[in-house]
Amino acid sequence: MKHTLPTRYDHRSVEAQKYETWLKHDLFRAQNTNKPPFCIVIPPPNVTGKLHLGHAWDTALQDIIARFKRMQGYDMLWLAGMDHAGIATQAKVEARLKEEGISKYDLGRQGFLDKAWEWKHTYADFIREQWATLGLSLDYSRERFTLDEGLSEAVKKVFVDLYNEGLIYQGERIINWDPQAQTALSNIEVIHKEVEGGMYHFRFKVVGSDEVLVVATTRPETMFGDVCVFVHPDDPRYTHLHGKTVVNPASKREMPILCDSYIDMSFGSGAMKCTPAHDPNDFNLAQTHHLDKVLCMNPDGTMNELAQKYVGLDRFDCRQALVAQLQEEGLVEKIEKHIHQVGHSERTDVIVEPYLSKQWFVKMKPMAEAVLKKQKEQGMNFVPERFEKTFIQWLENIEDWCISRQLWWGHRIPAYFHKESGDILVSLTPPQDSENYTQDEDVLDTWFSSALWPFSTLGWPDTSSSDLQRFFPNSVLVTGYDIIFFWVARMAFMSEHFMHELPFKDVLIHGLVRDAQGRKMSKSLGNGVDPMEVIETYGADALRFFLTTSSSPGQDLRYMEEKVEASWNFINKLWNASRFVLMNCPDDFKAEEALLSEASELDGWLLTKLETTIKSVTEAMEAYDFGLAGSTLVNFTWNDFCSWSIELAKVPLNGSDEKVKAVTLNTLVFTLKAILKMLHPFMPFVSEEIYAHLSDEISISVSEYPTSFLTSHVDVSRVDRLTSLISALRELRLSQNIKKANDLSIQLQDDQGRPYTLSEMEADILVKMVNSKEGEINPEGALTLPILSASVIVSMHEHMDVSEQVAKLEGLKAQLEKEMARSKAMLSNESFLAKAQPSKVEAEKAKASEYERQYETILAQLTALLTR
RNA sequence: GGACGCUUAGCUCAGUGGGAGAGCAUCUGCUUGACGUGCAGAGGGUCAGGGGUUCAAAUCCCUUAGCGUCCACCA
Repeated sequence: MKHTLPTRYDHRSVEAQKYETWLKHDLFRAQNTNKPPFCIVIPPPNVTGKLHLGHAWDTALQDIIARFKRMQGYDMLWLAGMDHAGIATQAKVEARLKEEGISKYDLGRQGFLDKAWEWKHTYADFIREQWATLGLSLDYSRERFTLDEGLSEAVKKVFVDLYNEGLIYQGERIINWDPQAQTALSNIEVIHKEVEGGMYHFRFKVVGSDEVLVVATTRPETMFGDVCVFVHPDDPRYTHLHGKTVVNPASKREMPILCDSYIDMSFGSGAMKCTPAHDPNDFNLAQTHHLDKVLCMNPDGTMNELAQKYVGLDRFDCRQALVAQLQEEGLVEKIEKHIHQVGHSERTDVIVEPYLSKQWFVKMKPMAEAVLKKQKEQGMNFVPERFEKTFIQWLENIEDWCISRQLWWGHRIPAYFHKESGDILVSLTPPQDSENYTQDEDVLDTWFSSALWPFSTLGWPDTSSSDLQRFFPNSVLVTGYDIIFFWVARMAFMSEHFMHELPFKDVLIHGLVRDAQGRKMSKSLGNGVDPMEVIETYGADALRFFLTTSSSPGQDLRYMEEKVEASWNFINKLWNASRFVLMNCPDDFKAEEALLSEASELDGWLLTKLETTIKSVTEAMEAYDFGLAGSTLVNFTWNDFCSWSIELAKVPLNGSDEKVKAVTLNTLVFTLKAILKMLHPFMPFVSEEIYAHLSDEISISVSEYPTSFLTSHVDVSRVDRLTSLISALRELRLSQNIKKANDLSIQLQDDQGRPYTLSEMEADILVKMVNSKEGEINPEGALTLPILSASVIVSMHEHMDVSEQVAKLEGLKAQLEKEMARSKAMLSNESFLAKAQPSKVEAEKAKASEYERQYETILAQLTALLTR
């Protein structure tokens, strides 16, 4: 199997064609075999555009889990899918139409939907291409779309069932209205931003007296919708005004002064104007006091006829004009700067108008309570744990969910109104006498269908679906903390309600990708990074490795190109190590596990480290701690495997003993294969490429994940001593400026001061790596240095710079003194000896004696040098 | 107003009860037959401040400060 790789890792050629091959061999399809099931459903990306770095991160994490579990022997289902993304997609399609000078009304509902589907197909293809470029092991045979036929049936059934159970209702309420998109929004689609506005204090003349009542507001234009002024019943300032009326300075209409203990006497003037149709609190007051609720705006955010001469004017233009008018009329007491939180639409970013409107709602309290109860009993395991709190607190304070949207792109609400009686019929199918009914024009919030994703994608409402039985609850959900409310919580209550189980065993939460300065990536800042461009430069493997190993769970991640480059460098290192191993494999070489039993000390040393690495990597992978798994793998590969074992192995590999050669090579190949397998979930392409040279298996992705293999303890102390010796001699050469050409003569003593002799192999290694060998010591210039559980005596000839060496030893001495002091303090502490774990005490004693030994050596050497 | 996170080497971040770590950057030496995208070394930190618990605290608790995020209807 003699192969040579190109000297430089070329991600482009390595990553080409592999994905197609994987798909051709159908490696990613869950098979429903007797293997244990493991299931992840992808958080469906919106069909609005290209995937960004956040998607790359989220999906790379899932792919790591999927590939890991597949290799561990699970029947892995990673279900592909996409979201129709109601408002977002409709806005994009509308914007494109606008460029062509077409309005959606020109096309009509069906014509517009045709355009939207065209859009969907284009972007779905685009997304699939990007998934392929990222190397994601998705099961496309089960790919779903939130608006496909099956999922639409699920949505309808959920709506009808919840309606019949009284958990969905239609109501006239203050909702968040987006005047640009002209649709209602749910509470969490409103982004509160700090805005500097004004607190306007207006004079309301009291009728029948020359008194004025000062009332403050932040939204003067809503005065056209005012119906009264409220004061606190116990407010002594206003007792004499009870029952009187005031003149609304905007509309000039008379309104009563009413009392309610809701009013905060200490806020502002203690008098509050009431606009029931434009403020939720005012609406509640109006309910209890049976007041009219009048809208003073149109759905597009312009003023209606109630605003009199301002009719048709935009709400904010009206505000400005009205304030100017009232200033002229002397009705403005004062205007203060006021910083407050103002709601903006998540999608259009316009200021949301609290607006009285008839909408559909989901009654949340009972469903949320059921989830909270279940979460307490047998909850989903949040990783990191703290996000469970976020989840719980939101559910504990939940309000009813406004689910109707005044859009066309989405699931149309299955409610039919009788044309004459107005009776409502909610049904899976249109009524028989459909000519007498009109269907509700609105569609459902896009999150309504996403909320069903963990079971609707598996075949629900067909409860006999084998996928549903096998893969629900899903094993793990991977998503960002930003959509815990939007999505995780909603999936939880829908699953609990319809499946009687919470949807996931584990919920892995990650952070957000930020730019190198720590800012959120956004279109307006123009600091977004296109994952496809990164892949072009560094390859998908390097990007994936960077994304998945550069942060700890739940923390945000800064995108830093240097780090992607570092990942690339690591892959190049792996590539070249593999190249070395392959170059040494003879044509007929076949790795044999049996040879491991004949492993040399050098082999045993590496295999012991490999064993430990397999254990800790597996543990980290199972805990979803990919940063730890990654750094463990880099350490082992770069330091233990490349820097030590390969360098050490060059001696036996260049030797004449064919048997030793074969065993050494076997160890290297065995280790390399294990490394590749452990790296495969992170870097599927390059691991596949290299593995193909080492194995006849169809793909590394269907190979077995490495497990514990050492059957007996291996004594690694000689190799540890050897590496310590090599390091000490390297350092000596550098600090003493001794060229490699000048050989060094050494002698060794063990930690008892007895002579210690190197084996033939060790001696050869020492010559090759540091040009040193055991031999006569020049008593005039001998230097004794401590190494790990031994000492080396070096014959120094004329090369030694005494003052340099003294300084070096003084430094070492100081360090050891510090450690010895610490150690001594601990060991002479009765409490420590009595209370600390016995193993800690033993470890400390061992350290103390090694320190002491090294200290003695240094002290003796220093004395010798100084008296020379 | 609540809740959460962060503060560790010049930069970006790990670590989380018993010897301060990595990558990048810096400095020194090296064309060693896998790799100069590399190799071998080195320097660099009162682990934000204060208090407490403990035999022992960068690590646990309290507190202060700074930065950040989320939630929240005060006109």
